[in-house]
Amino acid sequence: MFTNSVKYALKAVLFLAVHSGEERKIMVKDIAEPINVPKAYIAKLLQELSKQEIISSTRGVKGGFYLTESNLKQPVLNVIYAIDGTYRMNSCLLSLESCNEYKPCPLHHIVSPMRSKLIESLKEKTLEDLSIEIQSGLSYLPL
Amino acid sequence: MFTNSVKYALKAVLFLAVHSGEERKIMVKDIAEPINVPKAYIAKLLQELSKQEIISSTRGVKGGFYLTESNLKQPVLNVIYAIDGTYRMNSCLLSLESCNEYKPCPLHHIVSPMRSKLIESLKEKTLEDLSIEIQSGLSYLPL
DNA sequence: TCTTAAATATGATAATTATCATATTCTTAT
DNA sequence: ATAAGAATATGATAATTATCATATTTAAGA
Ligand code: FES
Ligand code: FES
Repeated sequence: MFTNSVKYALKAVLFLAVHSGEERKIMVKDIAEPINVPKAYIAKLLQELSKQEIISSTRGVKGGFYLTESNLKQPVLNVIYAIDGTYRMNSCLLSLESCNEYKPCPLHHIVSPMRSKLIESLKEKTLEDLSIEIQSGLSYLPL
Repeated sequence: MFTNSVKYALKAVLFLAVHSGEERKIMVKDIAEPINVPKAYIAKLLQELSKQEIISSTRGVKGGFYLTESNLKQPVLNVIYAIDGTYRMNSCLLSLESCNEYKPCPLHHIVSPMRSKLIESLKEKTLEDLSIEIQSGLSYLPL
C-alpha cells in the first residue's frame, strides 16, 4: 500500500509527536533506534520532511528534530504525500492513469469508495490525534 | 497499492474473462495489445497464472490462453495472491510484521477495517461478476 | 573565535521490481 | 512422421526503491 519510506517516515514523525517538542529536540540516532529503522535511511527522510516543513529541526549543538504545535495540527496525509507524492494514493488500480468516474475500471466500484474514505480519514486525523491515542494506550508505536 | 505485475495480470485475466472460452483461446500477442501491456511481460505473468491454475492454456497450433467455467468462478483475490503473494495485502502499514489487533499500530484503527472490507469484496466478487459488469457497460476494461 | 555537535546536501551501492529476449517443449494439422 | 505455431522455462537487462556513507554547513558554548 505505502512504500517503505512512507512507513518509516510515519513511524518517525509519530515518535516525534509523542516525545519531542520545541524544548525537546531529538537527534537522528535517538529516533532511529526506538523506531527500529536504519539511521542513515531515516536521516534522509527526516531531512526531506524538514525541508517540506512537515517537521522542524535545528542544527548544531543542542539541535535535533521536533514538532511544533503547528506541525502537530497537520493531517497524517501530509506525511504520506510529502514522501510518496500524491500520485500513488490517487491513481487507478488497473490503468496507470488517474482514476475516472466516467469510465471506471472493473475494480473502481470496489476500490474507489474505500480509498476515498481512507484518504478522508487520513486528512481528518492529525498527528496530534494519533499522538494522543498512543499516549492513551489505544495504539502502540514501536512494534 | 498493488504492484504493476498485479495490475497487468488483472487486466489480462479480465480480458480473458470477457473474450475467451474453452472454444476461444487467445494468444499472448492478441492479449497484450488490447490491454496495453508489453507482450513479453504479460507472457510471463500469464504463464505463472497458468501454472497456478488461475487461468487455462494449451500450447501448440490453435493454442492460447482461456478461462474455463471453473476459472470464472474464482474470486478476484486469487489473481492478486497468485502474483503478489498474500503478504502485501495483509501486512501492517507501519511495522513490517503482520497486523495485530492486540497491539495495533497508530494507523490500524483507520486502515484495518477498510482493508478487511476490501479483501472481503475481492473475495466475494468473481471474475465472472466483473466480466458481466464490463459487458453490461458498468465498467470498462482497456482504459 | 574556535571547537564541537548537530542537521544538510550529495551521491554511492544493494535489492527489488519491471521489462525484454530466446531456446525448448508441446500440440495440431499436413 | 514432420513442420509449424503456440505456450513454457530460463535468464538477461533496465528502472526504481531501499540502504548506506561522507563531506559540508550551521548553531551553541568555551
Ligand atoms: S478507474 Fe480504476 S480505480 Fe477508479
Ligand atoms: S497493526 Fe498496523 S495496520 Fe494493523
